[in-house]
Amino acid sequence: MDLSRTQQDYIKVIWNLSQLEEKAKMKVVADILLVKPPTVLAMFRQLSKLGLISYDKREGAKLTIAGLGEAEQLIRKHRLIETFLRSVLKIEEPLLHDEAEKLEHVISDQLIMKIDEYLNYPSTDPHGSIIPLSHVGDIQYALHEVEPDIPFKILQIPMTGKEKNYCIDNDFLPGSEWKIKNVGPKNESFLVTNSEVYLAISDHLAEKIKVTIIRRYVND
Amino acid sequence: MDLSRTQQDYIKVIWNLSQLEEKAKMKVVADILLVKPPTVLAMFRQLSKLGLISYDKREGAKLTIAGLGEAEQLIRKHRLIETFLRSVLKIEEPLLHDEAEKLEHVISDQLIMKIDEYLNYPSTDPHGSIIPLSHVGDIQYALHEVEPDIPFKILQIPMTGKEKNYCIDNDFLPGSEWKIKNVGPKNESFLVTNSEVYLAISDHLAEKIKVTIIRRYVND
DNA sequence: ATAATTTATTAGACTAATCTAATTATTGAG
DNA sequence: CTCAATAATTAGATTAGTCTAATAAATTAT
Repeated sequence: MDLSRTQQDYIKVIWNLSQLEEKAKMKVVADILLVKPPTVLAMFRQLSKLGLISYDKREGAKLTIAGLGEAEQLIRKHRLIETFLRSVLKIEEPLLHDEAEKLEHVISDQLIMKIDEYLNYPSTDPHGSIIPLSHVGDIQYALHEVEPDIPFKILQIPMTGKEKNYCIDNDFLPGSEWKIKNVGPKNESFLVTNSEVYLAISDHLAEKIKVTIIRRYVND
Repeated sequence: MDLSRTQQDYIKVIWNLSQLEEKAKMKVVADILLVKPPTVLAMFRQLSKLGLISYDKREGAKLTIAGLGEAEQLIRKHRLIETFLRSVLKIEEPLLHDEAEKLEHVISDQLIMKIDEYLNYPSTDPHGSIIPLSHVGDIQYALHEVEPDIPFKILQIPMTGKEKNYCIDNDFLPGSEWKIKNVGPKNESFLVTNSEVYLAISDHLAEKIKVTIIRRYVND
């Protein structure tokens, strides 16, 4: 998804608040981004329409799985950039954070890959925070090709037809993680689970679902 | 001066065309920036108001001395960034140019100084083009403190009062380069020249004009 | 439980950068 | 020189992100 700089800023603030276990209420977000509440409301609605957050007056804004994916890519960029600026140029706070904040919006996936490579794929940033993994460039499989019990992350589902609601209702969506528990006779169906629910996926649908095998951190 | 990203883009295009000895006509600029002529016209007017360009239908847009100063700072950033990305990350064209193009708009003067330092103050970029010097952080003098025959660059003139037109008419403006030719009796006036014209500046005014001594390239 | 305070929402407006469609100027080819 | 082609300009509209002022809803303190 291609988000504007502003949209990215809101996604990041909501993510940051969620890390602090704080609700992303309008006033809070408005104060952080130095804008007024009506502005935040407009953006919350925009992001809801894009399926990146859900918003409720009481609960504040919450990232959906898709929104979380976007946030993680931004955080990944931010932390890699900080790591890079620190290790090469010895930049210190607060400049370090401020520059990363601006750079993360303009540095391409391609350049981030080079930086990641240069740094030898660090797992933490200068503050010790974990750098989320990228799924850009990961090997993609169709769901039916994955072995049972191997955890995978959904990258893409053809969201057409009657299966759509079934998928949405069960959070079987891009960004979410599942594994195959059982393969039906003649490979005609796949029983998958996210450790909360079990779903049966037809071979027909399974062939169209793009998935990536989850690389996990060593200490997982 | 704090220019928007878009304003910076226009300034750079006009600068680039001037390097190619081409007139920055509206259609040309529109084609380069992938916008329509009315958009360019609007921006030309805006930049004229800011004193960064002069625009004439026949001649196209031309950078003023102030505009040239802005352009040079942008070019400086661009070329330092390219040098840095090339030397550290071994980035190649066309990625090199594209990333520099985006980064130059967001990287602060402070970070650019660090990059310059890291690279040991290079004078050319990976394509062999000269990297313009910065005047950020240069030692500032008041005009009356400068020794005769030492070339200096004007950084700031208090543009109030009746001297204003005198300065403008004679291109005695921020960004332009001059030297003191003669000091009047009792230091009450200074005869300055830019090798085109001679101007007399009162001690009164001279005290308020901020100036920096020009560091020149070694091969100057 | 009610009033006071705080937060959320609506309605309407602004700015920067862009567009299209129509008009006016300039250039250049015969 | 005149007309056709090209370029510049005007007028008016659009979009994203923001604002203020007014109103409605929710929370908190008494």
